[in-house]
Amino acid sequence: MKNRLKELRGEKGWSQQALADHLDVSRQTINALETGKYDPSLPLAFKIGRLFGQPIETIFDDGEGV
Amino acid sequence: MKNRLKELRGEKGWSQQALADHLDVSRQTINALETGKYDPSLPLAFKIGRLFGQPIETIFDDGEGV
DNA sequence: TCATAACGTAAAGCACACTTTACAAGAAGG
DNA sequence: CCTTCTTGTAAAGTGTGCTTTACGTTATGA
Repeated sequence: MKNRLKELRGEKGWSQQALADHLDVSRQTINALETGKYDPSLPLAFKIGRLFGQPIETIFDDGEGV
Repeated sequence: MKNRLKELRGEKGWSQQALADHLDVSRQTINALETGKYDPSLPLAFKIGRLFGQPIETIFDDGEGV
């Protein structure tokens, strides 16, 4: 699943650690999400959507775009 | 995390097994989601949103409604 | 040159997401 | 009564999501 985390983080001028702090997760989790190692849990996806003020669907893309 | 799965399934007149078939998961997974045993993965949440034609946020509610 | 910040990555460990098989019980109809 | 459908639940097994600790690299600046 692709995502725009790195891009959105860049717009805020935040480091991975800063974003991790805002989301209450570890820096390694942010890095793993940005580098596509795995997808976030649904609760974490909700937090991310709220933090950036966007629907989950505009941040994450699972490719089934028919 | 609360969800409206049972309600939406009811509108379609589907059994848990029928919904499971539409989503390519086991009936037990549907039952676990409806009875709140755990939350779906993000990819499954995307599938559910597409199946019912709604954003993930209108089907699932993680309570941080501030 | 030395220190610090930022990023990528790895390993070990715990909890969760999902599977298959299986059993019990209520509803509905023959 | 008997069967069938539907739902709830359990146990064991596999893979994922996230953690902590830790190391190597690159860039920056005093």
